[in-house]
Amino acid sequence: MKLHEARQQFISSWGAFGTHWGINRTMAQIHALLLISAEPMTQDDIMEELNISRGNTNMNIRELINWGLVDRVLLPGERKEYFTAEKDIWKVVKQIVKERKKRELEPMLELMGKLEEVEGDKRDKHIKTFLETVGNIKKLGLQADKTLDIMVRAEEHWFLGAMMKFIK
Amino acid sequence: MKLHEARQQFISSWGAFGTHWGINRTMAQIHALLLISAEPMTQDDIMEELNISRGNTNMNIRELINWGLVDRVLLPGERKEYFTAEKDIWKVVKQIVKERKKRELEPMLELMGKLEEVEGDKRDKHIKTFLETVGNIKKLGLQADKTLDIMVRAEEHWFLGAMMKFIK
DNA sequence: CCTTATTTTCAATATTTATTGAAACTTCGA
DNA sequence: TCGAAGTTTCAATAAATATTGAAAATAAGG
Repeated sequence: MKLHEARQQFISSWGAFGTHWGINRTMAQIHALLLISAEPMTQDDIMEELNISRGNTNMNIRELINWGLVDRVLLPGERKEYFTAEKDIWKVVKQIVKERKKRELEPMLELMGKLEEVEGDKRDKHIKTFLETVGNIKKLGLQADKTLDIMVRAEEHWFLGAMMKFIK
Repeated sequence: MKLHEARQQFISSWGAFGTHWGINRTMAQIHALLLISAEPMTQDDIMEELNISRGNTNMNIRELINWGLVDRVLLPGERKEYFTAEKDIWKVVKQIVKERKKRELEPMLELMGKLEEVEGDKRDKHIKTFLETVGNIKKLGLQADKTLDIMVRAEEHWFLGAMMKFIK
């Protein structure tokens, strides 16, 4: 397979992959493109390579910057902005985990806390089932939250090494 | 907060949560409803409770069954089908992990394997960057695959206990 | 078999989400 | 301060996805 075709496939499948994870196709594709590009790229480079409009490119680059996955780079003597992606995949994963934990897991746990205060007789079957479900979700969620916290702080060699020892 | 309101909030937020995870709102809401219901429910019960059409209900129940999150139950003397959700959240999480691993992680790793065979001079900067990215994704992906495999097989008490000891 | 209750399918439609592109804004050098 | 180069915004539009509901298929009982 030629590099050009391989790059196309990488970008397209990373895009499809993204859509299963609540990330839009374009954002994932821009990320993919930057991941496999040796040099920083401008908005125009990205627009041309992916055949997308200026507005779309701009919005998704900004979103990637918000997620901490892409950085703005200023090249000396150049007026245009250039962009690069963090190439260390472990850092990328940690960054994504960190954001989703904050955006989704934590608000969810907060809600479970509130829902545990439902009023009524705890011996009532309906209340009981409700409280059990909510309680169990909260318990597991807290556990996950702690574990992910450690992961986000960990170095790859330490975390994966320890994990490997731990799991077998 | 009254039970009725708490249930509404649980269902609605579980639905919103689902949409961030590539699961459609209705599917997540049906799952939520069954999670907090003490008794098995029929399609009509679900339709009424969530105000959704028969077709929509049916399709999403079937999808939940495919995911292994909901079971068909036949009550003696009843012609209608009833449905229940697995209430053990640890099992639910394991089931979801198992499915997504199979549907997404494994095909992705297979693709990375193919893309590693790109032809060309490995000293070329573009080839080099491409191969490094693909190689690193594959490495980390394989690691994740193994770890999730263990998790899917583990019992909650064992897994979480070990994890807690490991992380602190 | 035939009737009726129940489940499934799927084309039409509605809703949500993503994309475009032109206009507004910002920045910087002359 | 002005003009050109570059960036951002956002209303309009396109594309993707979810939902409906009625018709077709299936199953169960007599």
